[in-house]
Amino acid sequence: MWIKASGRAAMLGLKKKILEQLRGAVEQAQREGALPPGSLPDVEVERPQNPGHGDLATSLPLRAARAFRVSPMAIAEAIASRLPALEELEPVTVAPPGFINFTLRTRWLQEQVHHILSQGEAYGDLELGAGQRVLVEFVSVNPTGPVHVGHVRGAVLGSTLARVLEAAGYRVTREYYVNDSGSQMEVFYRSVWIRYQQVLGRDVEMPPGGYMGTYVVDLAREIHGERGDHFLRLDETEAIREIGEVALERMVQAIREDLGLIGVDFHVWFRERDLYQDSAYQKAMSMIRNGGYVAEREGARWFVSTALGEDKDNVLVRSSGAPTYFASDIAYHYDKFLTRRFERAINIWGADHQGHVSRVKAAVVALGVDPRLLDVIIVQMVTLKRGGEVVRASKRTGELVTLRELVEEVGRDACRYFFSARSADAQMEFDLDLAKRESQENPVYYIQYAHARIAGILRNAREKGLQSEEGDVSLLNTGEEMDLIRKLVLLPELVETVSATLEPHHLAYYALEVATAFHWFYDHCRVIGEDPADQDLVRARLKLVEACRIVLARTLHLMGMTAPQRM
RNA sequence: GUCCCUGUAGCUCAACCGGACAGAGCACCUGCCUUCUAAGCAGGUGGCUGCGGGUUCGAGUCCCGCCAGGGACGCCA
Repeated sequence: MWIKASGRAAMLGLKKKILEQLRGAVEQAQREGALPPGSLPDVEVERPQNPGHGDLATSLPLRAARAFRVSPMAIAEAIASRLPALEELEPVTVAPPGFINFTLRTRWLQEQVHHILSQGEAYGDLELGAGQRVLVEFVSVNPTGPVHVGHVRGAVLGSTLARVLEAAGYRVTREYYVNDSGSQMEVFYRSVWIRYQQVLGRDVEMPPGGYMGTYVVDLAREIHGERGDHFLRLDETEAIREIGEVALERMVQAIREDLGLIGVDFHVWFRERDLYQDSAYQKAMSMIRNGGYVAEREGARWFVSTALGEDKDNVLVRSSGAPTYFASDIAYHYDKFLTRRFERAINIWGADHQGHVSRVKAAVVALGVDPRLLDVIIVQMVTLKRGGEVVRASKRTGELVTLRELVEEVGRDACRYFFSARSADAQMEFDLDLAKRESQENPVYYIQYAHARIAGILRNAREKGLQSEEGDVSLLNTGEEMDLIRKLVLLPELVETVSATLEPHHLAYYALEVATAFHWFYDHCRVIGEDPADQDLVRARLKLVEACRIVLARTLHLMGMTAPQRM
């Protein structure tokens, strides 16, 4: 019955139930005069880091001591003695200086194996998001060059987050914002045009600040290979426009393919130009103008962000008449919230965009949207290392380590693992040698190896014609088995935590913990034994192993990694 | 100069809303393969959480001040 009440995630349901009972016990104690009247601090149930303190604990008595003017231990006793017994839990205990500890019953933990098996690949799914529509916008690299290592971090973070939010019950749209207009694109188009002419033997110079990367030369050669000298026959303005179009589409296509190499894909490739064609730009501008946030001065049009608490105003339209990218961004957010009516939006930006966060939020306010609906995650820089040496990227020449090169060198899974294992707001080092080394010092293989080992056991069982349907989970009672189950039941909470904090790096640590618990189990508990008398235990352990496989595979898939059948 | 992020074991990083002895991986030392994969397991060494104050029953976590590293402060994106 409690399983039904708690829905898909039994563990989460249990936590909620304990919270309610704690509140009830306090009220009862107050009615009975064991505790003084007064309101409670926030009641929380947390996971003690020391296993000796049980599976769950609350520090409520410590928090309430001041308000109640009663010693924490006395409060703990008063509450604990009034908590109704739960079939999921051992009797609660009180521990100094004032904790109440809860320990899961063996019987309940054993049943969780069935719970996981019944959920299958959906284990970990929640209804937290209640179908809310969320836009996750990430990568959005300017289509002036290929994706390089600096962008990969945001790509991995965004796609992992999107997967987790989906698991948590949100309706997620993954979107790439293509900056296909603006002055940088003009420079790019001109760069391609110059290279194209050079391919045809014309003596022309690259413009100052032009895109010097060799990929531009390659691009020009490709275009020449397909279109010949077609563009030379046009007048220059027209030539730049036309060849620019071709180059743009090719770059977008290349970016799409490169991101595909690490399992990153998008529902929508949103074109900046559409903001102007669909009049989102005009609507957004008139909206903030009507709000009194626009001023004309020094020949330009400004967004008066100081009126919204910003340090300074920002230009919307240059004196040349060209809108800034900031103006596009306002129109883009108008489109996100007011045209497409997303209920929530998450932007993932690089550290170099950090200064834009507050002004975009100000703009959102000016559009009449609650800024809390917009989360901006800033991912810090990546330092690339090779055997302790920093690999310097030269932006001048455009010679950066590209995503493609990275994947070719270290592989997709290692790449995703290392980028998703770090919290976004810490700068990180990516050691190519470590990521690529397929040895025991690489956590990627440690985790995948656990999955492959399980797959091996299940294969073995199948070959021997062993069935687990009749397995009796109550036979699972060694320390290794219980520790493993204790890890497995955490997945739904993990999905909850990640979607609440928007910090997917917890997944990597969890995967490592599950793998550790499994390897430990594997070394101590043989699943398929020789002794025919032990067939009951074999069937029970097959169930546990399959549950573990489900959890590992799900966690790996949430991280966008593969779960290999053999290694 | 102003704003943002970071500073935790030799290295790379965790630590959920402030909680119980600060945890992993790698590196280093010692053991374990006639049994489902040793890409594994067990044990050991390793810490003034950058420094100094403060708040709190309790601080790696919150506040103030320093120091150090990175980023941002354009009519660039």
